[in-house]
Amino acid sequence: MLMMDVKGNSNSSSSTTQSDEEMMGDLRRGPWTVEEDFKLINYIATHGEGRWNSLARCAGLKRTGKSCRLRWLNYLRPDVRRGNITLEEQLMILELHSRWGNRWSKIAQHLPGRTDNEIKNYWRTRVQKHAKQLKCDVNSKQFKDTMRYLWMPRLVERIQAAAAATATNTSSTSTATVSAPATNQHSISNRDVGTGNLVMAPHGINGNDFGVSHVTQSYTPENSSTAASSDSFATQVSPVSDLTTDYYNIPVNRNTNPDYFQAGQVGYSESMISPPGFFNHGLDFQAMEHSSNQWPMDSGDTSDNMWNLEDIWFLQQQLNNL
DNA sequence: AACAGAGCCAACCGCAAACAC
DNA sequence: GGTGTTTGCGGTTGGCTCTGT
Repeated sequence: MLMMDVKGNSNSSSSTTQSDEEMMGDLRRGPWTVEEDFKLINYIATHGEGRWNSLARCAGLKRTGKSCRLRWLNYLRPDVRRGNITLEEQLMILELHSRWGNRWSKIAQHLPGRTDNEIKNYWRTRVQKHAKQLKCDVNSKQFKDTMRYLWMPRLVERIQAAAAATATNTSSTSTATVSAPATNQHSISNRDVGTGNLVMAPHGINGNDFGVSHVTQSYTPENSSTAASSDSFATQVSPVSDLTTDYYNIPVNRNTNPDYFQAGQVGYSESMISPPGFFNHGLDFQAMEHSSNQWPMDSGDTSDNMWNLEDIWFLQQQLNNL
């Protein structure tokens, strides 16, 4: 589906700088059209990115430089990765957020193809939702502990389970079916599936329309993380990852530099062990979660079904006891 | 079928740091 | 060093889609 209408295009932005308005005159705002995307992509392909205000003017776009930059970085860039946040990415986000807080751009640097905006949205919509369900503040120690000692280990388990399932499946087949997200309203088919090269045509213009429901591609480790349509493996897990190993055996990252964190290099073995008495009020959480029959591994769920109502009730009791 | 509410995400806003002159 | 401009970041919002009634 293409969103061709542009609303509220003549209001000058209060945050737009004076120079912006002087340069731009009648500015467009709101959703980008296919034509605008096309102009921006082609201009950057020819002249490169940067100098966004002059870029916007020279490309014939009635947009602010900021708007062009944002559109490029968050949407049109060839290496932008779209679709569901994978389990590994969720784990990475939780871990990095626990280190750095709302430093979205910094977190995004460790998640190739993901934008700060996307991670921020993920955090606000998914993680904060869980905090709300637990009736605690997302920045509270209780919630942070819950993430660290319950949510993250659970993610690790799911990753391990999915990796084991993948290993079993790939021993008999090497083809994966990829579902594109239904909400990919207006995307640009900006990569050639075979080559990964930039394709200079907005989504819906050329024939490689990956916004449609299903794409089947040959699945190899080489293309698993970069191909345009690899973005939405439902509950996908990359075939090769340090996280697929037993996390209790992963060497602990002892580097004290808070900035030290390499993608795929995670040491959870100590950080995820519950402090004494944290969840030992006579309940076996692991037994409970296994008996509650959640986490359908191939249901397309990512995090929303992480906890069922019993889990939430239980967690609330635990939090109240702290 | 129609409506309401929730969820989601692209885009905007305001600010500050970095940069250019 | 001062000033204006550009860039980048994090917070917020508006509107579309989905889901339940």
